[in-house]
Amino acid sequence: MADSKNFIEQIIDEELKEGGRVYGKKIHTRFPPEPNGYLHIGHAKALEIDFGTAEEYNGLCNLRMDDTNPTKEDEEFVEAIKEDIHWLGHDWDDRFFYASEYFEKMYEFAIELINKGLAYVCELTPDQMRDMRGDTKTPAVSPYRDRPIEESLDLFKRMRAGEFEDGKMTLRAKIDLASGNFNMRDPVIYRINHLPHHRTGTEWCIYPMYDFAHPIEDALEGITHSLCSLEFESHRPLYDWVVNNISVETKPRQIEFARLGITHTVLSKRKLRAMIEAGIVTGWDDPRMPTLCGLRRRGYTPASIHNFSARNGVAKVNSVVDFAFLEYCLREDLNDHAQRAMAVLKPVKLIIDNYPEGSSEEFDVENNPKDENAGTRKVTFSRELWIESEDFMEEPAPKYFRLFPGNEVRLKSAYVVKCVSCDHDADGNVTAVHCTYDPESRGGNTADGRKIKSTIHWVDANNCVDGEIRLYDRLFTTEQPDLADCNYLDFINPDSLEVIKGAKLEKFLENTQPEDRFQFLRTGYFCADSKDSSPEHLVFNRAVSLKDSYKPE
RNA sequence: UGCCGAAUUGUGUAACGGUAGCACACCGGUCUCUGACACCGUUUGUCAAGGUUCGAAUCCUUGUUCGGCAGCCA
Repeated sequence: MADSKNFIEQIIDEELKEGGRVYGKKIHTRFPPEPNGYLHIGHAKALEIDFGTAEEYNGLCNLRMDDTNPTKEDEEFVEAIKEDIHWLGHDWDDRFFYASEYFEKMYEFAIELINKGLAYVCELTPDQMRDMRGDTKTPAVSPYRDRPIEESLDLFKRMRAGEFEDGKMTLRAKIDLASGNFNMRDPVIYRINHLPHHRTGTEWCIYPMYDFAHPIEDALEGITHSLCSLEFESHRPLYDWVVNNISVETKPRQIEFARLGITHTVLSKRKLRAMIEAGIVTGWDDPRMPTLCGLRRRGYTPASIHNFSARNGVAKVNSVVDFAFLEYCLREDLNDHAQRAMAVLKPVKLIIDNYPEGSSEEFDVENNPKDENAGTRKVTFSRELWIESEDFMEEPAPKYFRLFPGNEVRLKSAYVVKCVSCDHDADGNVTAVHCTYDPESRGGNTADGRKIKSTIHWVDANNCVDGEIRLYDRLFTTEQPDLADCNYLDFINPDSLEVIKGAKLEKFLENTQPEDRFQFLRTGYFCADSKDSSPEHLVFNRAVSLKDSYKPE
């Protein structure tokens, strides 16, 4: 009851019972990305299901590049994909494969099918084939269907030998031209493509189609459960047809699950690429991107993504999960583990009128109240500090209980101060806030026990470092920019990035390393940018803000 | 309209013939040296109509709605 099984696990449980299909066997899955783009948060769900299910049953999961189409794939994505998966904490030991490793075997299986009278070489052009596909009431047609086996054999060998140009002919499975399932209307299983492949070079000029290749890849690797997304559901009969008609020892089972959608973003590679090309984002790893490398650069942790994926559940209805849930999972993880620091994003000077000029002192500040072992650090304090401009209002709004003339607040871990006045420039902007401090409140507690409603963060103006802060917002202004009847580019959020140059940071942050994560008190969780941050020029990305229940007016 | 699949609160899911539960979001409150975290609470749901049954989200029938397939993509 604690954690109920999803429908895939229920199926596996059944099959594992005595007499079941995989009784006594080790559960074996695979994650088969096509190396033509970067992994995104949607893949994290597939990773969770493929690797996670294997782990749960103490089984194995292979990583396999599904590289059967040389026009789309490239080696450049392979390493990035491996890195992202490792980053998430999954591993495949020595079971890393390319579908292209099986090209020779696939070819032999194709010959087997021809010999069994279950495949034939068809000379229809792509246009002709489409025209002869038929419709819901009319069966498809191929004039080459009853070609003698010997002839198909000869032609198929010559296809491989490179005698024919692209598109000239195909190898088709002989199944059912009248099937209501169009995937079964004698699907093409080999096409000619005179293009070098990123792995096999010019060795081949014919390439197997997914529907033929995938079940073979699974069968050859001893995969017991081939878990894939819903759009392959109507391909399952073909998957089964292939494994049942070729000579393989194990017959894997395909089970489909719903893809993950997420609000306020798009996940199609095409659309993500278009946003890069349009300059809306800076690249695949732009911190606003839903790619794994983008989320990583933004400050997301593997644990947060893992929890998100695991808690979304597995079903057969396509779902769109609220982005807020992903954010929740990040806060949850970082709240427990992130080092705290004080950083003033939009500074205004606070001058303590009754604090001795030129003097200074140190306070101990907790590194993480959620972690007893995190210890404390020293923070210096002097007459002039930086505070958040939002933490002062000359004329306070209702229910505002931070700094305003006459009000007391606590400076985190330091003193209680009382606001007395503020300075303005010629335009009326506040240039400095004046206050007095209560010397008896050293450390933050009042001597007379009076309650201080608000505690604000601060930075010593005489001992701090400057930094650049990048604040991010949703990429799209609407929950589902992906909906069919609209153009997603119309909903780009023009304010998805705000750059703050002159933030004032606690001194120790100057030693920050790329990808270090912090909670900046009261403003959110931040991550040192992996590309742009250096000790000379600190750059922090806000991964997610803290929740804020203060609502003006 | 051929074939396949799916419908449980705003969102995502659980309940497998026996009290419709959980998480996020929302709203309200308690607590607080982070208006965070934590804790407590309110509101909101079984697509529809029939049927079987002592009892139906669950089984049956019909209907409705939504998604997928009809690339020499995966």
